[in-house]
Amino acid sequence: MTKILQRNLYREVADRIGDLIEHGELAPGERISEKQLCDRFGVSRTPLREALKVLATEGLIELLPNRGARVVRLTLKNVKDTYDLMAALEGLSGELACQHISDAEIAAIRQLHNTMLVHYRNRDLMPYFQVNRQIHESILAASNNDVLQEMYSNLSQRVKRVRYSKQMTERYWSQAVKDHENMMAALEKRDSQLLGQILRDHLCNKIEVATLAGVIDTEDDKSVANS
Amino acid sequence: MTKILQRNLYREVADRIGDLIEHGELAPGERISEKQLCDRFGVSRTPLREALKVLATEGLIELLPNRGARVVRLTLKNVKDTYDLMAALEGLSGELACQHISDAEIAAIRQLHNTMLVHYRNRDLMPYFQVNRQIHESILAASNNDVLQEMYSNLSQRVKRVRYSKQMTERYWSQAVKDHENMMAALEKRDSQLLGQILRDHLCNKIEVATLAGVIDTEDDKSVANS
DNA sequence: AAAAGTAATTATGAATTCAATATTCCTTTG
DNA sequence: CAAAGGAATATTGAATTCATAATTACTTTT
Repeated sequence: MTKILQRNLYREVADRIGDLIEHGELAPGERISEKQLCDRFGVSRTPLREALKVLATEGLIELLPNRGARVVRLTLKNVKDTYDLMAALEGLSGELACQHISDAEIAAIRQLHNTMLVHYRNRDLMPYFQVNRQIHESILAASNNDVLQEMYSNLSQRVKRVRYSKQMTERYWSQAVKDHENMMAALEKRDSQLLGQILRDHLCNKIEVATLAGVIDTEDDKSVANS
Repeated sequence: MTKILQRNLYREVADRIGDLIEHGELAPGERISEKQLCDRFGVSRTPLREALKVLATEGLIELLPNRGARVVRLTLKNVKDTYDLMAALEGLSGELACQHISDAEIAAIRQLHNTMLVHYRNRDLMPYFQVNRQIHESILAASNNDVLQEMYSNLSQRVKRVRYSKQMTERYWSQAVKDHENMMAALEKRDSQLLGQILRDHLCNKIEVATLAGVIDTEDDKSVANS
């Protein structure tokens, strides 16, 4: 375990704890022990506690007065709510992108799109998802709206640990690719309204929610055995 | 000045500092002195610094390594970006509200709407804005999406200190009222798509941005004399 | 033996202390 | 007199210490 010795310690610690949560080393509902994390990162309680406060406002953990912190348990509703929001933000990013994007940026996205199609034809799931993500990120960047990007990235962070890409059925996959064909067309026409609509309806998110339905606990607030 | 002696001290302090920023007692770009605020609130630096970290992640202040914190200077672009985002969120809140709202809730909003019309006919600007806000908040609540409400409230907080309602021209005002008529109709038909569209396009926000064009500084990052 | 109450331990909340960085003010030099 | 350098001061970053609340373990009682 590499000790931390960087400045802006609290932010570094927060990111590291975020990673632990994302990778499941800190389980949902698990009690977070300050002392344990202090030892692990080699920092004192002051920056660690600052990190906990920040993570709480970012929605990754929750603070229980006088009883420490624990990892937020994602409920199905919570994830659904978050994805609805992300879809709306993607829609906005599409609208704005059409208004700001340069020919060169469109060309770059077209490149990514073509690459993605190759991965689709080869049924290479992971590369497909990676390029897919790059496309959405490019559109988000082209929106030229910093606040939007910040919010999206926060929401994305919250649900990262339950994002699955495995159980993609052939039917959903082909539909997603069709969506992307329409997206490219709308983008190249710079049809703001249309691209916004497509992205809002893009079923990518809905697939994931459907997939998750079986995975996440429906309970809201039961406490759980800790480490 | 009432001293603070409550539990969850950092959150209380953060709220209080937020109030100071909102009311302009801490000016945009102004350097925030830890010691000064500690004395003012009667707390030690530990909870105060936790509060600063939280306010930074909430976007109200920015942290400069080894150089303390200062109040975020809102640029016109920043406010525009935020309002674009808020419009998208309002649109989503409308869509979702149509899917979840009860007859009783619709009736309550209709009540508010009628009250608002009275204030409009009497040209009572402040009461008009207050009821107007209540209507939008009711729709947001009816969306039944906690994450959405949290995000919206954060964005709202960020731009609160520059929200003006004064320079409302007759022409814009009548248009806003027409928008609200259409909103009520869409809501009572539970026409999700339509209400979403209306709310996204509702020019309320755009008016405010236009109004602000002259008020906010265009400079991005110049430092400013401190207290 | 089970439950309740109490002491001991542990963890959290907040203040203080120590260290490092930045700022201010004064001196010195061209 | 202006500019540069350096000491003194003030401010921030982080660790430690102190206080208080919660948890655990143990004892006592029924």
